[in-house]
Amino acid sequence: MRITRHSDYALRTLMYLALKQGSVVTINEIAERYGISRNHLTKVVNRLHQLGYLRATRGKNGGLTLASAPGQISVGAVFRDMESSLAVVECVDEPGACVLSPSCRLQGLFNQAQAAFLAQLDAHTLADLLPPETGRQLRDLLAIER
Amino acid sequence: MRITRHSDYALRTLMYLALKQGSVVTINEIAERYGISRNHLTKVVNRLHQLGYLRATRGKNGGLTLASAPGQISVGAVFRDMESSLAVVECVDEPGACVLSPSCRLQGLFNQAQAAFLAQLDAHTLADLLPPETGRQLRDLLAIER
DNA sequence: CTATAAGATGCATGTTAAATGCATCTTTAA
DNA sequence: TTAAAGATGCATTTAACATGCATCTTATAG
Repeated sequence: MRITRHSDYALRTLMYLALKQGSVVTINEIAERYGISRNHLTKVVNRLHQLGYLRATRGKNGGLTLASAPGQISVGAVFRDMESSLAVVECVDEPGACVLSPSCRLQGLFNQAQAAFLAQLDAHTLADLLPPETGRQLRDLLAIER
Repeated sequence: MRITRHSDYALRTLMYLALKQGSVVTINEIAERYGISRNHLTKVVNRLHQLGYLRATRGKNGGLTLASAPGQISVGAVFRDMESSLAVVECVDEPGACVLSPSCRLQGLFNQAQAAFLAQLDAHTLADLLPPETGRQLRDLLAIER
């Protein structure tokens, strides 16, 4: 039971931007601080841009900024947008994957469980992840001076 | 966001046994009816046996039976036992995977969401998945005569 | 007592999605 | 016009998962 790094990197990127609100941040900076692949992060950022979560400026002195206030960005929304497939089990997506499908209650149960998972994420915004004291600690960990 | 086939096969196997309570069922039969790999299923069955969910008899006329009543078998318990890793994100397992870990609230949120997921599964037993009418339909789909 | 049918087990291989790397293009400002 | 930034497409690697194969063990029928 694992989610992809897309969602993880996406949320961490948005957190980084939120921690540095007011400045423009480059992909290189984020990749370095987190110690992750620049290439992969580029794609995640790109997708976040297309989805409208952040603003990206090309060229010299370019970089990224949050497109909305942290309190307006739902963790659940980001997750749904970034996770490639939301199907917990194969049979939910692919008709014919299991003979039981037409009457299977297990599918329904998995869907219910997933809904409960998403409901928790939906109940929180970026801002909830970054209360003042936590924000200070995270800036220290990321060596962000303000 | 996907779970492994271990859990899926395990639950489907237990459902099959529950639908055929009173008879002994072979791995071959289950694999054929579901159209899945006999080898893989063998390993799943083996694990279910070790965990005490089913009884296995070797040799001629051998086979499998449920070890307890369907109402006693929790879907959540089977899931926890069969899923190889319960960590939703890498950073929950592996210390040092992310610099934020010491103060990260995202981890906590993912743990909460996972708990909500598991709570749904915990609230149901095999018996809930197989009420009488559903049982009849599933037996038809599996070509189980009684 | 032996043939056969069942589960058990370990090792090897295949498969697939995810992650990463590389090269190149586009945009923008100094 | 050059350098710094994001954008994009293709190739490659990786790792988890799934599957296959061979062999062993156990038990029962005859």
